[in-house]
Amino acid sequence: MDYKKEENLRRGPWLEEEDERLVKFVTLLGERRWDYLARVSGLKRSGKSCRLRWMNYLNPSLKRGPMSLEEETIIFQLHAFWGNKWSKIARRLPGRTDNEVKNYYRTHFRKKLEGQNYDKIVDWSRNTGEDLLRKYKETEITWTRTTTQEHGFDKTVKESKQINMESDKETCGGIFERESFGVMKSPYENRISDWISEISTGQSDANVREERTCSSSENNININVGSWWFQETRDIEEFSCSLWS
DNA sequence: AATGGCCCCAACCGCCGTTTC
DNA sequence: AGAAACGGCGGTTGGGGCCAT
Repeated sequence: MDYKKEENLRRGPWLEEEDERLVKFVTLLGERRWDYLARVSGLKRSGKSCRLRWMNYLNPSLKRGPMSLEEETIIFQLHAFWGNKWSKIARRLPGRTDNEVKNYYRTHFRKKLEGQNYDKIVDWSRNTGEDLLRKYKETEITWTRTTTQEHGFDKTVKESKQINMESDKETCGGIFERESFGVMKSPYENRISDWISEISTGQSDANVREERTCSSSENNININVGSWWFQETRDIEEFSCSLWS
């Protein structure tokens, strides 16, 4: 959609009422057809704006709070491998968006990089992130299909299972274990969660069917970890290879 | 208390690849 | 097959908040 042609569209910060309405319609219609969703919802926003607001702020799978040391290390290392592939990097960080990663890098790393070496920014000898990555290298990821509850209805997912080659202990999750992250929610975010819970109770069967279809897609593997989930792609093999070669 | 500078991040923009019709 | 619509991505911007002076 051409923003310049849509003179009557609202711009700038989202109002609470707009967020509430967007959450309702995304829950009802799903995360697709954003222009259509923007029209039928009555929001005077572009589809793109709606998508961005949902993806970067309202999506309940997003994690809030400061970046952990592990996340910081991952961002830094993957940026060294891939450059400004923010969405690709963000997919390695459950609950983080490309925008968030991009902003974080710009404010925390780029400035520091001026006149400094990489090893001065991240103390590799003491950094637990490196240990984490080494541990990850030593693991083998297998996939299992499970059914869990998502927003009050069944959701079939493929769940990652890491098998540590040394200890032979299994841990579930994506790249990290759940305990690696602290989830913080503001009162406003709690309200959004409440809206979603309320709406989901009356979710239509059609939407449930569609949700299941998406989850079982060959190329999109939804990984459910506790109360949140994220999308992983098949290039995890590529990730593993390039990271450790 | 006022103000100027800086930081952070939500939101916008434009481009491009993919999907749909 | 081709045009239009849609969705994703990376770069950029603007405004609010914080802090030093």
